[in-house]
Order: sequence, then C-alpha cells, then structure tokens
Amino acid sequence: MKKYYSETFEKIPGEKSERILRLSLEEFRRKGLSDTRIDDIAKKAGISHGSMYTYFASKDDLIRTIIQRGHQVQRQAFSESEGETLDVFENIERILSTSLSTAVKDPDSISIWLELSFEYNDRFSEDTLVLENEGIIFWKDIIKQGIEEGSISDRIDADAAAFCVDGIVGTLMKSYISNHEKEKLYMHFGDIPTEMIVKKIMTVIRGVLQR
Amino acid sequence: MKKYYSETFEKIPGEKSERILRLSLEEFRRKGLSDTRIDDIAKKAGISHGSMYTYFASKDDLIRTIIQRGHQVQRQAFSESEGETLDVFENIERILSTSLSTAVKDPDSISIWLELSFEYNDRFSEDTLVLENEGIIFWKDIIKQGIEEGSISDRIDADAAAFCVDGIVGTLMKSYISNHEKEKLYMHFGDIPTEMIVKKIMTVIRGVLQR
Amino acid sequence: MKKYYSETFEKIPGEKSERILRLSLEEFRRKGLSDTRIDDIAKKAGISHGSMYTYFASKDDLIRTIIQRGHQVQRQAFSESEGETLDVFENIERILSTSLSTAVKDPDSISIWLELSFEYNDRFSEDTLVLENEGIIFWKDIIKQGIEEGSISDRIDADAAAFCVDGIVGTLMKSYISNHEKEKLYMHFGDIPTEMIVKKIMTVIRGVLQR
Amino acid sequence: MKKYYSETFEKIPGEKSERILRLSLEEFRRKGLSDTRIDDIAKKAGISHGSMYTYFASKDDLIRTIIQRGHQVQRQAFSESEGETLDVFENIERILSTSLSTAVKDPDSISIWLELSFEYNDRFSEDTLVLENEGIIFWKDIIKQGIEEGSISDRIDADAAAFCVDGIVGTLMKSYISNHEKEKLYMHFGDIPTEMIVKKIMTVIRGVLQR
DNA sequence: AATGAATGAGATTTCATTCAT
DNA sequence: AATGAATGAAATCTCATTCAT
Repeated sequence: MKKYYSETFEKIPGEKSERILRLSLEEFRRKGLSDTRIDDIAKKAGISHGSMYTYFASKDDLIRTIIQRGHQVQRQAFSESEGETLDVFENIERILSTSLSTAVKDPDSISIWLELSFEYNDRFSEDTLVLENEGIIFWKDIIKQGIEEGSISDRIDADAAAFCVDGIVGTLMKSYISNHEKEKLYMHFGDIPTEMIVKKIMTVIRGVLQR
Repeated sequence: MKKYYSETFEKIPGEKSERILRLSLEEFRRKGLSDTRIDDIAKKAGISHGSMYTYFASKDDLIRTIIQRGHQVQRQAFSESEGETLDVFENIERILSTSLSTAVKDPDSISIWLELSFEYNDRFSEDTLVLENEGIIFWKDIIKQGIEEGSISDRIDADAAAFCVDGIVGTLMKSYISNHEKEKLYMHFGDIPTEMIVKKIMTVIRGVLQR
Repeated sequence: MKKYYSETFEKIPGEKSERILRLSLEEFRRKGLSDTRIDDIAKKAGISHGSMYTYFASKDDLIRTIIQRGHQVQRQAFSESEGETLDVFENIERILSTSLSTAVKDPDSISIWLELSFEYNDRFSEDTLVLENEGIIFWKDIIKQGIEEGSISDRIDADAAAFCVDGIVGTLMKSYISNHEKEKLYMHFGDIPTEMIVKKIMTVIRGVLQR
Repeated sequence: MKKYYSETFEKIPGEKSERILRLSLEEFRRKGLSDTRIDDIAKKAGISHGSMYTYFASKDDLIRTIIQRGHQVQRQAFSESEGETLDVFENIERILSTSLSTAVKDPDSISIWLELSFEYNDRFSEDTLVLENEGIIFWKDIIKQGIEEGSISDRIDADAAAFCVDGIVGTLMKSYISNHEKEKLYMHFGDIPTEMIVKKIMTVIRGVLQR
C-alpha cells in the first residue's frame, strides 16, 4: 500500500504522530475536509506548519494517511469479530453495539469517512472502495450464514438484507457526527440511553429477519 | 419563513431564477458547498458575477435559498402521499419507489441535503431540522398506522422501525450522489434494474415488519 | 499571436497598463525574473496584488506579455531602418548608435531580454526565437548587401561577420544593465561620452570589414 | 582573498569538495542562482542538507566560493598563454579556440559567470570585477602588442578593438549555455563543426584588424 | 563532523465581497 | 438592474537557515 507520509513522520515519537493524526481528524470533522487549514492543525498540535509539510507533502496526502489509518482500525474490528460462533442475531447485535460505541467515542472518523461519499471527494475513491467492499462482503456473509442456518427466512433477498442492515448501522453511526444529527436521533428516539436504542433496533431486525 | 434572496431575485423571470438555482445545486454537488465558487455558477448561468450578489447577499444565503426550495418540493411530496388509503406496505413501497426515482433524477438535491449533516454545516441546522422532523413524523405515522391496522407486528418498536425504514430509504437515495456511491450500490446488488432493487428491499421490509 | 493578458487588462486606460508594464520591467531588471514579487510590482503601481491577477493569470504570463511588447518595439525599430539607402557602414553606425541610446534609455528591456538566454528560462524560448531570428537575418542582409556593393571585402565570411557585429552590438547594449557592466565598460573605455564609444567601435568595424 | 567556505570544507577529501562544487555549478546553470535549492545540490552530491551548511555559511557564500574557483581556473588560462611568442592573430585564434572548447566542455561556469552581469547580482560585483579587469587588460595588451608589432593597423582604436574582440569571444562562449543560445548559433552558422566557426570568425578578425 | 528535524518568513494564488458605472 | 473591476484576507506551500543529537 502506497504511503502518503514522509519518512520523517515515521521516525517521530508514536505519541506525537498519533496526536497529529487525532487532532487532524478532529479538525476535519469540525471544519470539513475543504475548510480545514493545515496551519490550524499545526497550531493545535503545537508544531509549526512547516513541520506538517515535512510530514505530508500536501493536505490530500494527510487525508489519505488518515483514511489508511481508519482502514487499519476497521480491519482489526472485522477480524476480531470473526471466528466467533455466535447466533446470527447475537452477532448482529454485537456489531451494532460495537459500531455505536465507536461512533460515540470517535465521531471524527465516521464524519470524515462519510465525507468521502461525495462526488467532490471521488479522488479518494480508489483508497476507500476496497474497504467498503470488505464491509459489504462482511454483511453478506453474515446474512448468508443466517439463511443457511435457517434462522433467517429464505423468503428474504440476501443482498437486500445486507444492504438494509448496512444502511441501518451506517445511519446510526452517522447520528453522532454533529449536533444536527444528534437532534435527529433525539427526534426518533427521545432521550433514551444508547443501549436502549440498540435493543429497540434489534426488535426490528429480528422481526424482519427472524423466521 | 425568512427569505434569503433579494426582491430583485423575485422579479426576474421564473425560468431564469429556476435555472440559477438548478445550476447552483449541480455545482454544489460537484464541487461541494465550500469549494463551489459563486463565479462559476454565474458563468454557467450566463450572468455576471455581480448579479449573483444582487440576488443573494452571500454564498450562505444562496445555500439557504436552495435548502428552502428543497423543502417546498419535499413538502409537496409528503402532502401528495397523504390521504391515500393504501395498505401500509404498498405505501412504503410507493415511497421507496418515488424516493429512488427522485434520487436518480435529482441527485444534486440529495447531495446537498446530505452535506448538511456535518458539524461544519451546523449553521444551517435551524433551516433544516423542521423538515427533518416532519419526515420523521411522517414515517412514525405510517408505522403506527400499520401497527393499529394490525399489519405490523406489535412486538416491534415503532420508533426503531421508523428509524430503520428512514435509514434504509436515506441510504438508497445516497447511492446516486457520486460514482463512489454507485460503486457501492453495485457491490451490493450487481447490475440490476432499479425497480428490482425496490422489490428486493421490500422483501426485507415486509419480512421484518409483517406479522 | 497568443495573448497572455486578460480582457480586463485590455480595457483599462492605456496610461495605466503602460505604467504597469514599465514598472514590471524595472522591477524585473532590479530583482531578476525569479526574485521579483508580483506584490512588489502592484505596490509600485499603486494597485492591489489581486488586480495584478485579474490582468495576468500568473507571473509567467506577465513575463510573456512583456516579452511580446518588446517584440513590437523591436520590430518597429527594424522596419524603420529598412528602405533607407545608406552606405553599409553608415547603416551599421546608425544602428549601433540607436541601439546604444536604446540601451541607455531602456536598460530594463535589455536586461530581461538577456535573462532569457539562460537554460532556466528556456520555457520562454518559443516566444523569443522568432524575433532572434529576425535580428540575425537583419544583420546577414546588411553584410550581404555590403559584399554585393563591394564595400565589404569578399575574403570575409558573411555569416561570421554578422555574428561578430551582432555580438559587438549585443555586448555594448548589455553594458548598461547594471553597475557591474557599467564598470566593465569604464574599464574598457574610461570616462568618455557614448558617441565617442560608437565612433571608436566604428573604426574597428570599418577596419575589419572595409576592403 | 577572503574565504567563503569553512575550515571543515578544506579538510574533506579533494574529490568530494570538487564534486560538490561541480554539481553546484551544474544546478546553478540549470535552475539559476535564485531557483537552485541548497537541498537539491546536497541530494545530488549524496550528502546531507545540514552538511552544506557546515561547509558554507549561506547560499551566497557557496556562490562566492564557486566564483573564486572560476577565477583560479581563468587565471591559470591567462598565465598559460603568456610568455608565448606567437603572432598576434595566432594568439587570438588560439584564445578563441580555447575559449570555445571551454564553453563546450564547461557551459556551467560560463552560465553562472554571465548571471553575475545583472543588477540583482551586483552584490557579487566586488568578487568579480578584479578578474574582469584582468581579462580586459589581457585583451588590451594583445591589441597593443599587435599595433606595436605593426600587424594591426594604427587607424584602429585599441580600446575599441579590445572591446570588440572581448565581445565576440564572450558572445561565442555564451552560445553553449542553453538550448536557446545553441539555436541562435545554429541560425548564424547552420550545422558546421566548431573549429569551422573559429576559422570563419578569424577571417573577420583578421580582416578587420590586419593592416 | 554530519545529520536531518524543525522553523517561520514569505511567495504565489484564490475568491467572497464591494462598489462605481 | 446589471456589470465586472478592484480589493485584500487568507490559504497552500516553499526553502534558507538553525540547532539538537
């Protein structure tokens, strides 16, 4: 995989590089990819903007680096949930629950990820589609497994089920990227704890899918 | 509702004002709210740079005007589907189908709408939340009606069902805003006609909700 | 001929556009093409640097515009000296004299022209070689004419004679672009009036060429 | 003569210091004094950026060091041609020939030397004028010698003759610093071997000067 | 002595906005 | 009402130079 950061960036203390990436993410969520200024990130990180350019040749390179970091984290999450022999619905519930807590803890990553959907960010598409595909396959596998096991009705289209679950989880994760989205979530569910939201959504998913 | 355009804008031929708003939408989807330049819109519309500023006091005002226009269209869609005494699932299917064709015909509106979810666009939140709320209530009503009619299982949480259906429809509409999203849709469903996608998704929704 | 300035630049008062080009030339001679800052030219001309960019898309475009202006002036000079039926040596003397007074009055143009000889300015080559060629042909014609008339010895190689006269005139014109070059001229001739320099050089050229 | 390099630079292997100076020259010709970056030279020479600064306190000091090196080489050339009892024209021809082959072999030195003529490089003037003067005296001596010997006509102004010969040789040497100049030389002489150019120019110089 | 990470002044360029015509 | 020239704040990026290791 192509590296979008300099060797210098590799050599600086991990703590520092982590901080830079984390603060970049935060700033990107708050200001948007386009309106985030390299200089602001540098200021927040307590380094000179010149240093930012010794680490990343351009703003786009910084964004790509962040995207790749997101991949690693996401892949790890996928691989962790593999090999577990849970019931399909327990599996979905666990993923939903994990996704939700990720969204609450790290809305920055979700926000930047969602920005990549827009046409004006298509230049990053090649960097992200591979992972998107992995996510889609991940869901399809789960659904197929459920059908094979007989726990999901075979009247249901597997592709559509994967699409729906993916969409529901995505929508839920999106609900924490901004006040605006939090308001919408509140409109939907009122003021209830997040675990409660998972439970409620699971009644739907079970209802829909369970035979 | 506050007007964000000048009286001058009201007086110009409807055809011209329509064209300006339509081309603005197109440009906003392609470049993003932030990277779209007023001058580019003016050039596309064949009017002078300065004229844009006689119509809209600022770029944000243009965006707000576009948002309000979206509201009108959306409200019209809501009101049209009211008063019809369809079966709940027929109703959902029709909305799904309409939403899909809207997304295909006018991805620009969807794209700009989705951009408003991000924190860096929270300044537009007050202009949009009202309509978001209407949409949510719209779904809740449909679900409640279904439960009352007995066609939707009462084991299912109504709020969550509304959230899920809303999320699914939203995800589907998002699938047409960029090549990147189209690719993802293709990963999900392969190369099938759009009506087929609706049908497949309906097997899921019926399966989940139907008692 | 391709235009390297905007339509806006064409429309501003001639006096203003002249001033901008003149001050650009001056600044380019003093600081060099590379170290001249657009902002400094703007300041000298009493306009905003933003305006400079409405006139010229880039610094290179400004340079090209200046080069083209130099062409026009130079071509005019060529065409003026045509059609006159002077003796070859009178002709050369007149050109030498004119060139010298041009160099004294407008060293800026000479300086920028000479900068174009360097490899790092080869990107402008296509804009200048045509005129260079015209200058070379101009000299060759004069020498040939002299040989045909019998006033120049036919033992002399015409190409080389054109090269030498061109080189001498070029060197003389170069002598006014900087203090450094003026010093060198002083080392050569001491403190004598410029007409005297022309006379002295003519003794050489006559001596060399006259049969 | 003031040294513009550090003691450290004196201590490193001659081969290495030679390489650094040679590569600097090359880069300066290709990019120009102003646009050449110290870092690029360091990279080409395979040393670290910082090392360049342990050798030379600044970019200007590197340039001055290069200039002084040019002096040494040039002085050596002068001294070699002294003490030889050639006929004046043989002498000129030999210098012309030597200059030409120097220009072909080492256009980098010529290029940087010519850059020093411009006003924006006047800060190096004090470092170069001494040598320029030596060159001028060198030519004057040759011409005077020719007049004394009777091989150059006394109708000719000695100062002007020195100026002209100097200008011709300078122009010829300049002809190899860039593609642009090579094109001009080709316009003058077509595609002929360099020795032929010398021969042809000598017909002019002899013609002019020889009584 | 050599390295290369860090710095920050400053260059080019962009573009929302103003305003005289 | 329409125009488009002018403005200048601000963004991205460069690179000579410093300095700790």
